[in-house]
Amino acid sequence: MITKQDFNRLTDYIWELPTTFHAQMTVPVWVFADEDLLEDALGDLSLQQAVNVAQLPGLVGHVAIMPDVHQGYGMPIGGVMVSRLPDGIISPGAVGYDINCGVRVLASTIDYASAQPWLADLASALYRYCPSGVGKGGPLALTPPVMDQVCLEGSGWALEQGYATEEDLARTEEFGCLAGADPQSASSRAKTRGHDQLGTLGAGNHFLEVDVVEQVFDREAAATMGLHQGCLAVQIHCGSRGFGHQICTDYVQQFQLAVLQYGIHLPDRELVCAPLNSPPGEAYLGAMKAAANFAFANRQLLAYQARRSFAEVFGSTSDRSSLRQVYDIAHNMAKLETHIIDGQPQEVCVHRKGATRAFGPGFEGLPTEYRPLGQPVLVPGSMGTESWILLGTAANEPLTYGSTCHGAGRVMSRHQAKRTIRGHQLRQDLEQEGVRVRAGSMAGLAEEAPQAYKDVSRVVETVSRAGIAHRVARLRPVAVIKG
DNA sequence: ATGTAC
Repeated sequence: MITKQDFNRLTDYIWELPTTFHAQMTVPVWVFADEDLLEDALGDLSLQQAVNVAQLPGLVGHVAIMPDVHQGYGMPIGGVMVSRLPDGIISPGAVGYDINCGVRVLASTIDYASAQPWLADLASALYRYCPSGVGKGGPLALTPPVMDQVCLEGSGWALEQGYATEEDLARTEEFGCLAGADPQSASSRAKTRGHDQLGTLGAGNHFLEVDVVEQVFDREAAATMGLHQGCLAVQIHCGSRGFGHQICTDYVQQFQLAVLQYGIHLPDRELVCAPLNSPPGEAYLGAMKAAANFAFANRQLLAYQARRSFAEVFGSTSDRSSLRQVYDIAHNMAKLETHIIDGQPQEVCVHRKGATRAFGPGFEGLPTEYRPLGQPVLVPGSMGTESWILLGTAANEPLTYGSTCHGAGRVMSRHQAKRTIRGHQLRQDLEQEGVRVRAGSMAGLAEEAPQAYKDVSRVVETVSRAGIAHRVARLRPVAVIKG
């Protein structure tokens, strides 16, 4: 049992659980929250899970917990864990089942007020062209060699096929392609599950949304990003579908043996892991990168379908059909990066699970127009509520190793939400508020009700005040497509 | 999140 009294309050927004809290902890846990959000975090097992994570071997720095934290498989969703190279660990459960799940935002110059009469048609077109639902396949069935090519090239494959522009790739994390992906390390079962899922949305909290840019907080940054107050934007939230899920399943099973082989003590079986420089560790890393590239290509295909839908509704010859990419950034990944550890730059493996990379100004992996601003951070709210566009800060490096929050964060389990919320009623309520809803499953809709989530504005206010992200704009949904 | 169990 963890209580508020167990923490050292480092600042108004940082609470430290020191290593003295538990005999096996090797690094402290820092929770980024105000008093209310800390209370929320103490309401489930998420901080106990953070204490478990802090006992894994080969960690450095501290485990950072974001204000949108909630419990997950082994490691809480909304956590950052840093392991040292070359012999620190990598853990599939600390990446998440949806490898490289992330968000892409596209912006238009279409004014919401004048577009209103066509929004119902737009929602229907998007629902038609972006297949959604559990196990749902899409328009493409990739042959094994093409599947491998997608795993190796990510968005680069989509560019070759005419589904992307150069600017899309420039405005995607890692240009939409991680080097070192190894399709051979992904099982044939994973490839079979994924081969027809490129360009599909999936289910759960995944969605495609049409938003209106409701308020701009940083005028200059918003202008550079193509975000205009009162205009439409598109937000895509999804990941690597059954492909990444199967890879996680496969390696969680394989690593049961690895922990015995390498003598790793585990506080929770769900945290199975392997040394980064071991054969199983390297195999997972290669398979994880393959799934990441698949996810980048998947969001690229969905962006292509969103553009097709806009062109169909607003006319392909008009400027009004153009959707320019703002950015694409993941929130479920392990990345090899250099960070300042104990005052020295050190190469490490940063696991971000339900946490977004948020590098500050000057980062060379950004397109030149974004370099003075910092890296865009895309934070979806819960269904029917606001979403946020943020920027990374220089100040977050010693606090969160270049990371920030990823969303609202659950306060109600899926089961609890399904029990207490009626999908049909929720749909009516949303339509009443002016949000057009296209969903395959009313039970699925209920699981994603706004009541099941924290208030994203409190989460964003916390990361902003803690200095780990900077506010650019707030978006409001006007149409939502779900599985 | 997920062919919501092989």
